[in-house]
Amino acid sequence: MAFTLATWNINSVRLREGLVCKLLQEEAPDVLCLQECKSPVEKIPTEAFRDLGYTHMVARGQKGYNGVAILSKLPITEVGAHDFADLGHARHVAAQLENGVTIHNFYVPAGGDVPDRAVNEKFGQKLDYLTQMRDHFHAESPKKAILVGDLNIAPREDDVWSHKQLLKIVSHTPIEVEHLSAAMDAGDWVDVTRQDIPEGLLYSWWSYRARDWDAADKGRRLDHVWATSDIAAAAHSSRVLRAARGWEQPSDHAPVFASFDL
DNA sequence: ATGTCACGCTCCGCGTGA
Repeated sequence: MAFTLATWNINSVRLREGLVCKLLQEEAPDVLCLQECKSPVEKIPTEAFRDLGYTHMVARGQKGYNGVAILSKLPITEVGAHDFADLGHARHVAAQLENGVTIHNFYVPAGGDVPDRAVNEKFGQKLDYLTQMRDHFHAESPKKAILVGDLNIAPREDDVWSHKQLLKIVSHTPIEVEHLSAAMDAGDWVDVTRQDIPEGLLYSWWSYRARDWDAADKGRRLDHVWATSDIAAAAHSSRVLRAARGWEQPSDHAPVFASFDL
């Protein structure tokens, strides 16, 4: 069975219902994982998505912040949600396809501005969240699984516009990269995007604050697609839909795609 | 380094989070 999957931090699914529909119509992934829905589950505009063939959804939501949803043309069943670091936030949901593949959709905490847990509680929460992800995957040993989402970390030097200038900026500090790598190793996860696109600068997020995000191109690769090593070789055709960052009233993130032949 | 967004709440701006 072959399928295509996309992950997109939408920064309000209600405000950008039209952009979600545009993506579904023009790109037609079988599965779309959304983060930062900023909506209770019952207020997600599912009808428009259903009309486009996305008749299945699993989601976790809360008012105003966070929130994750998996929209699918293929039948899915929910297989749980975790509240790592006990934040009381809707940052993860998991679904299973009929072929037995599990899809984890994550929105890892951003971590605040100061990369020091002694003075910034949010940074500590981000590190703790990643540590609990690591411990969970160490205990679970996931198989036939895909993990996507806004992980709020750009791990590689070529995942940011300036490695040197971002070393002390939250999202690219060595301690965050270490924590992310530990979670990755614990679940035997493979970075599918970088398996497909091993070389060169690659971003999925550009700040709203830039005068001209496209010209400045000061991006970061915060959005990821991983797969467990047993299915990673089935992945192909990874890409970032950079054009979506230029759509009208856009999200500050662009969708990231991968396809699997299983 | 603090430029832009989106949210909820209480009002029609402000604080918070990113």
